[in-house]
Amino acid sequence: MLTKWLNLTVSMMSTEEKIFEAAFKVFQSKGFTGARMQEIADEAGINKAMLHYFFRSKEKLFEAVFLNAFGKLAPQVNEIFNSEDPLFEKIEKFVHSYISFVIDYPFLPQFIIQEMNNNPEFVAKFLKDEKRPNPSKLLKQIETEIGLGIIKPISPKQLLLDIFAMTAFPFAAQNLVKGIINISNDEFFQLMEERKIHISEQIINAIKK
Amino acid sequence: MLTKWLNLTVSMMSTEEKIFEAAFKVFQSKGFTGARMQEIADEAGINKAMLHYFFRSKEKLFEAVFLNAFGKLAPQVNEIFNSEDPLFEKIEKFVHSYISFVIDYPFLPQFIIQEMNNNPEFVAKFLKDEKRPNPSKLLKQIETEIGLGIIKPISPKQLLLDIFAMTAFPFAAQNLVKGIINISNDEFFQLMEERKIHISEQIINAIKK
DNA sequence: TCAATATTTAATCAATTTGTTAAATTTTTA
DNA sequence: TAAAAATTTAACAAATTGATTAAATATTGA
Repeated sequence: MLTKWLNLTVSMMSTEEKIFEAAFKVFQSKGFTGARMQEIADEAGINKAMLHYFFRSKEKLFEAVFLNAFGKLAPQVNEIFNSEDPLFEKIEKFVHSYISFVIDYPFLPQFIIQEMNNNPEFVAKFLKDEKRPNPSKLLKQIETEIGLGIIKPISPKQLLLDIFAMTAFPFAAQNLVKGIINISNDEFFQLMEERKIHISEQIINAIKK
Repeated sequence: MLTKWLNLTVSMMSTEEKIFEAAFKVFQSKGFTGARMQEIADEAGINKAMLHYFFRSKEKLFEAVFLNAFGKLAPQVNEIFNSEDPLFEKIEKFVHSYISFVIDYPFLPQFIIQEMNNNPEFVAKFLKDEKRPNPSKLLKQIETEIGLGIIKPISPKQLLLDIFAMTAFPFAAQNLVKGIINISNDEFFQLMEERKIHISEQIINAIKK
């Protein structure tokens, strides 16, 4: 987004950009059904009619925001998953890159998961997209490395789930986590920083021979 | 709930029970803002006015459903966390019990996490409840077992997060998971069955000395 | 410049949705 | 049994909310 590049202030953004960023913010915290067009307009500091002028409808605006959000994550996941690196290195790179990214967009995981569950018709739409996360190469690699005796026999899908779960869950369940283990926002992000190393260690310890 | 005890059919449930179960169902799949009072009434097979007759408002109805949902999970988590079992046994019991339970209520984790994020004011309300998940004893136990040389040095909070993440994430992100690793609903539940053993193995392998 | 085009606003519409009410029906109980 | 209480219904009120419109203002290009 242009504003990220040039660090522009709100006043220099185009109205369309202001709407988009406001919508991103509101949709993330309220979800599609919870979000209000008026709140997005207020957040953007413009008249509500502008939302429809630029994006036609709430659905269209949401779609733009959601696909953009998902499009931020998927490519870098794929780049790592489809590289020629050995498995352990891929795990380290994925965890590090995912957590670094999501620390900047802390509500993105929950947003994606939530809308994925509430609007299942949406799922189909971009699972066809070639940018979608595609773990098939990684799954084969896991089998190969088992065959080579590098790692213990293990279900590749379970391992993939482990990796996603360990990295994404704390962000997705952010408020629950903070409440249950009783930590502040700062402590949470400190914990997530540490987690970049922790997760790789845990998983590699568990599967290495 | 009475219907669980006696396995009664819908027609034998009291109206209040019918409403409650219908609300549980609709709130889970649509979330608070997405749920419609009319849809709950239809699902329960009663007149919409009954919802207000028994529960006054959508908020009250939701609160009843949400606290009940959370109340299903928390006590058994606490029972395991606060027992006198050694750590490895606790991990095995927790994972097994949590997954078994959640297989019967597959949308409960996503529901709780979602409403926790969307209605933060709700969080406070039952984090005071003595029934809330309280991991303090478990956290101390982890430190103790590290001191005794049973497990490797590790951050207790990270380990706790690992356990929650590995068990809860696949359910919370159900539709995303199914889409990305490309499996059917049946295959998903098969995978979750296998996961009861897999998770304990992974975690224990990672931390045992 | 000035006409054409794009942007913006305020007011309002139309549909949806939560909530109410008064009357009818059923159930309870004295 | 019959009065009292609880339950249920249909109709409607009130509020919310996504969307439209027509007019005003600003911008652009010939």
